[in-house]
Amino acid sequence: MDAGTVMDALRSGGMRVTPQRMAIAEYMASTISHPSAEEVHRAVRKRHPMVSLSTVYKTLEMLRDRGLLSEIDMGSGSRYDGRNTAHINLVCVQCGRIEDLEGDFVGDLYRNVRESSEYEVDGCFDLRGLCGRCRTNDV
Amino acid sequence: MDAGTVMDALRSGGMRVTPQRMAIAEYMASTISHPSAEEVHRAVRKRHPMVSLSTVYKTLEMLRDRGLLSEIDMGSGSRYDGRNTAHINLVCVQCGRIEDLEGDFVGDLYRNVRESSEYEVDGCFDLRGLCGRCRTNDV
DNA sequence: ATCTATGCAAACATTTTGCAGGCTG
DNA sequence: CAGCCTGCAAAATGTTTGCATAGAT
Repeated sequence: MDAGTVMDALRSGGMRVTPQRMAIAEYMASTISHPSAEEVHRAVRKRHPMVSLSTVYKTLEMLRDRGLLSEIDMGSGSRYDGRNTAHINLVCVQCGRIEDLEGDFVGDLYRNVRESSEYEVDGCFDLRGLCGRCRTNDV
Repeated sequence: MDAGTVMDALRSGGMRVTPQRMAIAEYMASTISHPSAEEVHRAVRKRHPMVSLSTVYKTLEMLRDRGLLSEIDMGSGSRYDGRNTAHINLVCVQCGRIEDLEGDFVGDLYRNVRESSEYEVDGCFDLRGLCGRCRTNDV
């Protein structure tokens, strides 16, 4: 995800480009983590104190609806993913960590899903389980 | 998902078998839909009026933690899936419908994920998109 | 100048929690 | 008959909404 590209996409979609939106897009482009709305808010506020949580929610929703990022629904609360390449999100049900998984098979996966259903799929696959760390420390 | 099997699993795990738990397990075994906690509560109450929503939540969580069902996180609220075979949940972001997708490739998918990550994955894949109906009526 | 986007606070929906009492094993 | 499970109500959480104002085009 590139912040400039996002802004261009907004402009050409008739949306307004505001400092708040730029700040949020820049942050989402800069991180490889999968932050919650609250985390986005905290991070963005460091440089731009005048951004409200409400605006963070509205902006993230807007970016998601335009396909510029995807939303990962956790047990409670969502996490946001600025990546736009096909991948799988491995969600640890214990510690909440989210890890990206790529591989040749992921592209095939999307193809298979499109061929065998009526759905127009986008975003990324979510799969829950136990991460390596929790698996070791725990069981 | 078979209610008897679930009860056996509980017993052998040191959990108590109560009428409430049986009712919930029976309902989850009987439906092919992906109900919310509220829907489970409503359905179970028809035959067993003495089941509280709180208990439904606690029981569904417990069954999920023991791998007897899986939880699908939607934008707001979760949905529960009594199936325990490998499959993909196609979630329509517009109408909320959830459709199961099976196919030869799904088994390979789990294998690929296990081989290329440290995660111990269970449950099912979630993938969001637009279902055929919403795609037609809408765009 | 227009009209969208913002920020605040209150509303909202869903889920979780604390506790007294009931029931399973 | 010990202690887990239940039901109730209240709290907590995360998200959305309404509205007046600021600000982008």
